[in-house]
Amino acid sequence: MIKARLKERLDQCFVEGIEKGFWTDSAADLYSVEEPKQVAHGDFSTNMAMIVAGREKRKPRDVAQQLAGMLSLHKDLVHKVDVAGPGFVNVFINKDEWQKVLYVVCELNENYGPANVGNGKKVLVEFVSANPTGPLSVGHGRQAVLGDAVARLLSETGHEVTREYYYNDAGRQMRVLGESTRARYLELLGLPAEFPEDGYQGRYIRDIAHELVEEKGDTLKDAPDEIPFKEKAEKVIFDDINNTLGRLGIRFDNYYNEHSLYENGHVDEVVNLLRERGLVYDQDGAVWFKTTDFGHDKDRVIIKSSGEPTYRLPDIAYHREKFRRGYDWMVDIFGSDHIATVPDVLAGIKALGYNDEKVTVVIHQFVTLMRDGKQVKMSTRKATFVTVDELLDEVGPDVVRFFFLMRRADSQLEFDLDLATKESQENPVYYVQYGHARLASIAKQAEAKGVKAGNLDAAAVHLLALPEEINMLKAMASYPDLVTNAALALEPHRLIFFLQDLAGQFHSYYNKHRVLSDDQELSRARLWLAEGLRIVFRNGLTLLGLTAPEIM
RNA sequence: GCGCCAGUAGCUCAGUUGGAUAGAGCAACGGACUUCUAAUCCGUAGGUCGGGGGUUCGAAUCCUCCCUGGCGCGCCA
Repeated sequence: MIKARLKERLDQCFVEGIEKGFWTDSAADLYSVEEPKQVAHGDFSTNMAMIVAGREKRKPRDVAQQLAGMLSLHKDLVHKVDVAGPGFVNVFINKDEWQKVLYVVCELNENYGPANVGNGKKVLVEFVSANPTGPLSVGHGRQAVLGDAVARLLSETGHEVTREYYYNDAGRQMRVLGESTRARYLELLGLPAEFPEDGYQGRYIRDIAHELVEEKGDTLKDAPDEIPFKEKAEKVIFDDINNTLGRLGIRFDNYYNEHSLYENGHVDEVVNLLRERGLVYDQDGAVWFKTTDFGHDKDRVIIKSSGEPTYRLPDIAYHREKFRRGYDWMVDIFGSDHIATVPDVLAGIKALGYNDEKVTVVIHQFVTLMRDGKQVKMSTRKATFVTVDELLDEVGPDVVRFFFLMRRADSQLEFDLDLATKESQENPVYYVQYGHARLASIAKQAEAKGVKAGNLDAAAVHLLALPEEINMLKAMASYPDLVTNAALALEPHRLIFFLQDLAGQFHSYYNKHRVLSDDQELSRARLWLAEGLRIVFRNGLTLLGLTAPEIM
């Protein structure tokens, strides 16, 4: 908020400079306000002088002097202005501006957070979208948590968010699932069974078969097809997936069945529309989509010669429906193994006359699981995968969520089970949560001692003048912008890093200075600071779906 | 062979979209509990930002060419 205010003043100075004939408007909108890494460089700095100088062939430091002269007159906000380096103008903000941040935080309390940049924009966030062929594995876990955090961030910034899970219970995968279950069922009955070559070998299939035996006895042994087995397996597995998601605190608003796109004729419509536009042709008995018209290296089959569509066609139809359902922004969270589908879907959307810029695809890289210092190789078909449920059993939802959010989606995520399962101080999630718990504890301690914080007033706030205190206030001040930017960039990890940093500042402060002391006025002031910090920790943690414990 | 993503301290990773002397955690070493919670803190050490070239006032960040790893490149999803 202070940064925005400074930017306004800077804009004023820029205009003033034009009026005074210092420079022209050639640098308009090109300069920026930054937060320097070094304290000596002030609270903020601007590169305006260098931009102006570059465009008008002048000496940057001369321009900087002119700017500094004007900016330093804004004494209500600015304490000091320096010209430094190649032409930076460094700005030191009045200390009490930082102190006043505490009013805002404490007053807004749970509402202290990002701006309403969404303005009611309707956003569809699609994620997980795993077909019900098995329990959620670690890879799905990352996607589930990432998608949920993105949805939470968007929601918090004033977007109207729908969380959607897209699935297909009619394809070949599901047939194999049914056949795998049937084979296990027959085995349990002691009957000859042929397990499909590419069947699902996980233990859960046996468990489902076992349930079937208990419920139906041997009445299904002569079933004409795998359908009753498929249906049972699908139901059990979907329940299991939803249970896992529930444990992670994730709820979907909508489950979208691919099959409905056929029933409603949307798939056929898409083919017809593309055909009308001459973007589809028949060859070798198959129907092809002319993706080369969109710059791709080759055309793609959308209906096989068998008459069955490939996955691309319903995917395109599905995204068309997203547009037709009136969403302003569609966010897809995909694993990197689905990257090939993205250009095809976008081409399809464009071909149908929709603006593909309204679709943002977040591709997350894979999770590498480390156990006993070695990488665990995983495969859904074979029994060699670690489920999200197993992780949750071992470390609980907070650690799972935190670990999955610690990294940029772009980078591969190493999930160290040895570390995550260790309930020790090495776990960064405890570090942050402990900060909150300590703050809560201070409040309780104050109450027990009869120390009253009283009203938050100027007298109290001015006592918060230590560099550590000002720095924490600065961090608190930057929280709303940070969350806003994290939301718009779809990057929850920024908030994780913010919280870790703030926790570091606070723990350090805690060890050096006492909140509650013999000095009543100072205690009062610091109690308010503690309250502000607690609010920011709590808001940040809950925004990411993490708990903010009072006691640890 | 082609496309996407990555390569930053011993390890795992940030780096505000081009800013000033590149940061954190873990691991290592040495310290701090009669005090609001030691799940904490303080100190030390650690770097050719994969490599070469280019763009400009200025590059970890942008363009280009190589190297390495991951994921794809199907009438599988």
